[in-house]
Amino acid sequence: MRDETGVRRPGQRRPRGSLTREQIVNAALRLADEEGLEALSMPVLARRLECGVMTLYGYIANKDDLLDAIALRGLADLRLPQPLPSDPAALLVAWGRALRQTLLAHPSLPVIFLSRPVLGPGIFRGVETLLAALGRGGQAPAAGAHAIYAVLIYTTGFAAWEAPRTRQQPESAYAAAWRREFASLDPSVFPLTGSVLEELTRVAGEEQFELGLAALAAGLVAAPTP
Amino acid sequence: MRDETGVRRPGQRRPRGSLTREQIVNAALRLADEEGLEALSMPVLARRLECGVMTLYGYIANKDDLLDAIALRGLADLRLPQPLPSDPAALLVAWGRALRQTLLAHPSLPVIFLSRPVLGPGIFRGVETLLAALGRGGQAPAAGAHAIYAVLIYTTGFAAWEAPRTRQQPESAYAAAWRREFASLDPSVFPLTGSVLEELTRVAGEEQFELGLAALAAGLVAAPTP
DNA sequence: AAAGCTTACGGTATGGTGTACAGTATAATC
DNA sequence: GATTATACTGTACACCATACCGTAAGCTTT
Repeated sequence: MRDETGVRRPGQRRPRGSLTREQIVNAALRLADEEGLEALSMPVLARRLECGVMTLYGYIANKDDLLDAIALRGLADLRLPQPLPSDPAALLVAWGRALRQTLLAHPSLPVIFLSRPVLGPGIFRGVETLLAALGRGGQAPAAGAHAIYAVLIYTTGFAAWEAPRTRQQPESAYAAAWRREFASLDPSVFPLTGSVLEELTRVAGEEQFELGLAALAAGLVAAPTP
Repeated sequence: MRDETGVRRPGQRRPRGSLTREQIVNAALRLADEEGLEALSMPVLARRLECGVMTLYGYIANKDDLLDAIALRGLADLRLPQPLPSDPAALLVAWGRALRQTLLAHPSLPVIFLSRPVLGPGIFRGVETLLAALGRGGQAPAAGAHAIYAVLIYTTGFAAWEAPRTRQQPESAYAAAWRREFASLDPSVFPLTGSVLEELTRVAGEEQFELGLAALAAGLVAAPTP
């Protein structure tokens, strides 16, 4: 299967049936997590799995299908907190937190979620559970649906901002960019910005997330849908 | 410059100096708006501008540079409402609305903003103006910075969800996906989801945006930064 | 054990992409 | 008119997604 250099030799075949769609999706997600979404290509993935490129197409329809599968697979790691808080606002906050954790664990997920509609049975189960819990807390289903969406969008957007572009980078890409760009400007023209530069670079972090999430959840529960 | 079929003939050169970086960026933004971000490629862009592909590289460093320039160019269309509301919450809402309008006018912008750090003098000017206005309304600069970021993230995330994937599609890609996926499931297992399916498909719209935005702005103004 | 069959595996080819490099023609200067 | 600088661009290369088709592995049938 491998020669002494560690790369697969052409002519050496994988045994039949030794590959599954699940393996492929897992490897693709791991590759995207480790090397970034732009590094996920069919040739690289095939090399990791020690198979020919076209073998992959026996299990996935095309790259779009693979991206959808990655998104659903990543979301499968999401666990709703148990027991679910009965207070609707607390429930929304708990769900947002759990979602953010999952998205940060797979840094390429947010941008996938924000650039294509990702739906599957798992998503429906999650929505149904949340709607039921919100209903027990007194929320009408329609208001619950809107609240779920708002928290979903806020959290996914936040995670996209937070996820570092390159691996092994302690601070977010935005933090570095703020510092770099501001250094090239005349500070006296932007006194206020300069005075909060530290806040701006630290902005994609837990406290900032919690702040907005709490505000959003409280406001959503207070205002019923028209 | 063109032959009778409308395509540029090789050998026919553009006059010197008849191309500017601004033209290129504008054409690229228009191309992305009309055909989608995935259709924006250097060869296609060159064909639109009736120049050779490599000519573009005299004005832009690489495709990343072009994407950054597109993002900044698109944001330049953003106009803060005049006069600025003095109430901080109202100001945040007004700004979020203006930002959403600009993002929807250029459907490829949200995903660019969410996948790379985009900063430039225009951004700094906007932040400085907002911080000053929030300060006049009684907000501390640090709290203002956090509030600006929260609204920015919520609005950009929302716009990304809203922007249709394909042109000439009246309803969002998510709306169609919700309907399609739900049709393939057993409705009795998801009674609540089924009862709010209409809300879920209509969720990426103006009322939903306003709802979350108002909740967020109110919560942000009420809770000062720790 | 041999033969035959199904089909998973994967090599090759095609048309796309981003961009380095080198050539060429044009406008300005001498 | 000759020279020169440089804006424009053709070619080349590495890489990508994927259609098509050959090949062989493992099963079934004898």
